[in-house]
Amino acid sequence: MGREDLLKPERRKSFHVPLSRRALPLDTASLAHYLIGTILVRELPEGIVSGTIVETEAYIIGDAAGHAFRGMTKRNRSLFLERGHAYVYLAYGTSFMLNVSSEVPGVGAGVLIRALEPREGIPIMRINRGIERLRDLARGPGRLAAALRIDAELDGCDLCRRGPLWLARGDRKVGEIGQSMRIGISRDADRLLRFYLRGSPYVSGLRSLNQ
DNA sequence: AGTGCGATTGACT
DNA sequence: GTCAATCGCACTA
Repeated sequence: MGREDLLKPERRKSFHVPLSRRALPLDTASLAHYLIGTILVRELPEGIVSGTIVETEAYIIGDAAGHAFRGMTKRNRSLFLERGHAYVYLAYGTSFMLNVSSEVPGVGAGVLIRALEPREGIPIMRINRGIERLRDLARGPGRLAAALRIDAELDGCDLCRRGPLWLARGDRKVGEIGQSMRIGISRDADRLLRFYLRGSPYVSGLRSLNQ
């Protein structure tokens, strides 16, 4: 390790600590709350891209709005993996969405990652997104997937181990976490299963849902 | 085989 | 504020 690395710990790959699977709450809604303030790390050939998770949604067991509601299919099988695995799917034929599987093996449920506060690799994110504005780089589930170049190839990967995509412990105090209805769904829409960092400009959704 | 509909986004009136 | 893009899946026949 060079002197540069010692002086700038944030540039070291080893700076971030993967989340321990044992530490992940076993309940989907609890996991959605827990993930606020943790760090999503993407390893690309050009370098590390990462962001602090500021918004999530829980799709709990038996949820009529969840993709696992009608049982396992080719697309949603990753939702049934042990908690801490990636479920990536294409929404509207245009945007990839990243979920974290959330229950015991064989039970389908997950947490949708909806927004990040950009952290490392911001120039790479700007190229991936084709825009400049920092606030919009990863504000929205499809946008964050594009910023981190997340696609179906990452479906099923273990997010509790270093690799192409993984989750790391947050290193700052997490602010107040708000709760609201989930965005963009019709069934079971009234349940308060969306979690967000109150006051963060990097959170998506209507202003009325962010108070 | 055909139809309808999304856990969205970006462009446009 | 409206709306099209574009694809996988559920559902019907």
